[in-house]
Amino acid sequence: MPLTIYNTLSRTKEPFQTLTPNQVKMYCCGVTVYDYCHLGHARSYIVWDSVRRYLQWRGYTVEYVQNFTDIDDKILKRADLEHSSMTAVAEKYTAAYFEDLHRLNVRDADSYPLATGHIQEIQDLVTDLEHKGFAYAVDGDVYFRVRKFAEYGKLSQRHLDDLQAGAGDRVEAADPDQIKKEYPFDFALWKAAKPGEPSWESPWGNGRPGWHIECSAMIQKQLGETIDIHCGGGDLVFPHHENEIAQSECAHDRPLSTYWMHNGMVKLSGEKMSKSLGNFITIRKLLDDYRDGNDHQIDPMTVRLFVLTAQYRKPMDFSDASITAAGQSWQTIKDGLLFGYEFGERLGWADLAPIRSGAISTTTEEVDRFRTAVDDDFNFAEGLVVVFELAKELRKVGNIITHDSEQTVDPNLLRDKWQTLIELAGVLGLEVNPDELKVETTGLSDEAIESLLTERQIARANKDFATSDRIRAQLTEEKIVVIDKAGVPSTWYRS
RNA sequence: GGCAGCAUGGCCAAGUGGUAAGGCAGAGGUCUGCAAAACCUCCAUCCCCAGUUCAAAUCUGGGUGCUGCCUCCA
Repeated sequence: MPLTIYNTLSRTKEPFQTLTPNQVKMYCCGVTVYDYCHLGHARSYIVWDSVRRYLQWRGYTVEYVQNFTDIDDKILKRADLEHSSMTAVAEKYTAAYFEDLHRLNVRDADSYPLATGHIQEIQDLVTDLEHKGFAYAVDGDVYFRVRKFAEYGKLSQRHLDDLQAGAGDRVEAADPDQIKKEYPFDFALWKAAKPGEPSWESPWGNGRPGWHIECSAMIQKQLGETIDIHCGGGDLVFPHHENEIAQSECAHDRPLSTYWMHNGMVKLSGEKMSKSLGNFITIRKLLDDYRDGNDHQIDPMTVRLFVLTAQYRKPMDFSDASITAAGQSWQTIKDGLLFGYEFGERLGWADLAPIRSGAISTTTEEVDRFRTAVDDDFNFAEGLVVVFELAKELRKVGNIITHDSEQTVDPNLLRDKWQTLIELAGVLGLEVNPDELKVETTGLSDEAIESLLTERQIARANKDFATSDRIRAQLTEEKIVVIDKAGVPSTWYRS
């Protein structure tokens, strides 16, 4: 079974075929840098990062490009608010983007083009469209002539007639630019400069690019006239992606992208999380300040897991309960991932370094199941089943070793399973730092602990359980786990 | 109002015609002074109605509810 991808264009899953064998050109719509990223952004970029990782794992060479929109009304507004400049605001939030997304283990794109870095390409494209009759200039603005493109609406499956009917009163709203247009749904390719705003010289006078045109220009420059996958949030289908198609396909007379992929929205209390609604949780707030149902901080990997348990196209709800559950699930996977680092030596493994793909001998069954699952339109949730199975198996053995020191599974098999787990989780960007095993030193020395345990042992012998329980509680407070065993002295370890 | 999509146990969620994966949480048991671990057992007929079929959560039709887009938006 080949890899299949749900294509928004056809609204069906299609077998994945690249333009050039084994090579994928992928473009993802990035953020407008005027504020911190929230969970919705996190979902989007975690999903596309995982798609990219998976394609690479499947043997494709992926060229992944993601833009930053660094010229826009909202940035200007923000600059005003922060008594700053457009450039400074854009740079500040671009830096914040990288900080936040790196924490979530989202890998960098191969390039991050900026709108302001492609003014010439944008103007060339607009000029081209103008020559071909798809664009017209009015008072320094340039608009795209939507009715000239017969396929307009093919991505979002809506027709201009419907739009017109649906828009109703809104279109007649007092937008001064509206009256300049030949047709209400024509959209701006280039906007005449307003006083005090950044602008560039152009054939139509001083001005700046419209929003949609930058992506068309940057894709052409960075990846070519036709790419394999264009992805982004589902809220971009209309009008943004629809307009990109119109611009690029009218200019080049060939498809902009073979596949269009869109991720579902993150909801909060049943409503889309968005800046305009004000109901968003930023990534940094979630990671730094939020406490889950168990009063724990949110591990960045928990966020990743949370996102990947949902089918990427479906809307998903963020709630205290769901992020708490994800945190507990992550603990299971984490235990599995740490297994080798913690017990490998005791099991006599020659080498603790994880072996990468190709070297796995006895566990191909798991790898096959994982691949079959994820090949179906990136069904990560289904793939996670295999990850959980492996993790739980290893955790179990780890617990047996910790508690009884008598485990009977073949160490080499365990090693293979562990490496399979590391590989498959890694495909999803779920990784653990072996340093996490280094316990923070508690206030108690080993000697102090032993002494308390002796005291407790005496109390237990005297059936003074109140005292023994108090000592257990005290040790638990210091993150010491005590295990009682029949006939032999109790053991302990730092959790 | 128009367009698109979704509806599975307490929560998340898989399943795309053959008799309900997995995770989290929970219950009972063995063991245990307590705790931990291990092991065993239990926990849904898939929004409603009608239809197609030997067989439907899965297909068709009609309802109901929810969401997104139609304005900046991942």
